[in-house]
Amino acid sequence: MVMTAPVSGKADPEPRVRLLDTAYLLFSQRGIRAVGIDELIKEANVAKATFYRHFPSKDDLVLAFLLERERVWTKQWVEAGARSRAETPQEQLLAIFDLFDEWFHRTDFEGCSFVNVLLEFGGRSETPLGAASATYLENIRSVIEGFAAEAEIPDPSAFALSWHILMKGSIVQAAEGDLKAAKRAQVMGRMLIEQFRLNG
Amino acid sequence: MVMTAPVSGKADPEPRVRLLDTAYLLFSQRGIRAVGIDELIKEANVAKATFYRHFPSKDDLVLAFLLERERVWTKQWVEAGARSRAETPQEQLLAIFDLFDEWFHRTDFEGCSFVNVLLEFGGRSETPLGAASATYLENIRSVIEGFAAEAEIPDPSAFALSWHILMKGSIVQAAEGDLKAAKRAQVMGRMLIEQFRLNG
DNA sequence: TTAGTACTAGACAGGTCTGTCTGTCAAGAG
DNA sequence: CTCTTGACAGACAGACCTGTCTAGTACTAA
Repeated sequence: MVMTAPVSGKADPEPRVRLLDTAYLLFSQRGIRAVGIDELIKEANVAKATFYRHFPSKDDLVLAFLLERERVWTKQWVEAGARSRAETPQEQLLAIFDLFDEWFHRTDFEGCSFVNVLLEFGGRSETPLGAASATYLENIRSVIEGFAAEAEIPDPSAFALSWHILMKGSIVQAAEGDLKAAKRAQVMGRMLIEQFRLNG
Repeated sequence: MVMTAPVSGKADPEPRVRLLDTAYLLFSQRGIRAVGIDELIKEANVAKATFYRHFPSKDDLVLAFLLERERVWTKQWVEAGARSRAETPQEQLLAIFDLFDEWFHRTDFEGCSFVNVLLEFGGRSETPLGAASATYLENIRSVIEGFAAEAEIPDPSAFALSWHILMKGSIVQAAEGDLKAAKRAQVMGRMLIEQFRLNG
């Protein structure tokens, strides 16, 4: 699984990399507020002063984590993964839910960090972290919109908004324990594609 | 709007009621961890000792809040609201997204407290609060399943699981600012009903 | 050798959180 | 009138959090 931020194969990378890798693991699994600086630097084997040399505050580390999450999750895992799993853009869209299906069955399934952070910090993007999360969610929609445009689905922007409802809904439901949530969303995704093609 | 926990019309109700009302407002709007005991008792005009007389711990107040949320939101607002808005069970199902549409347009839209608490406390129901939230989400599905059974939709249980994906997905998307999320989900809901009727 | 740099270890300050405790007050019961 | 009950106000303990600071260590380069 490519989702656990490899970044470097060296035995003992730079402190900044160790911090970011540790942040990725802890934040994505347990949320932001639940992970303190002390635990983080201990896990990363980094002194506190070193941490604050590389990141002015905890929030800056969270922002770096979200950026990394986009690189690893959105781009590498979802976008590239879907592209490599199917031939046509339409099949690639549907392959997202094949990826999700495997993801939901993992014991370390951690949910969508962007949704988690957004909801952890006030719902509507009031804080910098909420705003950043909302932006990264928008970027996910852009990826979907790209697939939809390639598939020549009418109104790719509106399509992506509906499609994203299926993605996030299935992720939240998987967090409740519904292991078939991806398959259910995939069925609805097929219907959505068909409906857009007919009524476009 | 019936969603803001009236409970009593008296000018100065009992401390326990004031606490629960205040908890409802603060917890649903800002989450659990973001609201401290001190703020809560100050807002409710209740002494700290009085608070701990009525609730052994903060978690117990949160559990009471979740129970109240089910009474006010799930049963009064969603279930009774949908039932009163349409004649047939199928139309009542779709009316849920009419309710959501109005809800999403409110300036004090607060999202689904059960999802919020579930994600705030570790995703999978490890903690008591996460477990309780998951249970209340299950109860929402039971309500949907009831509507579906009345509408004679085949396999109401599976139907409710898919339908719930649409509900939660649209709520999360509304938290990002998509005011049309309910309408999008409603369209998909129509397709889902049709598909279940055909393939049942 | 000496200076500079980046790291480690950990004490510390200042704040916040939950939960406990002391003491006061008001109202009703006997 | 006294005693009990429940609520009030708020200090306090102990834990935890973020962020600063001191002190010592290893490495590199002039």
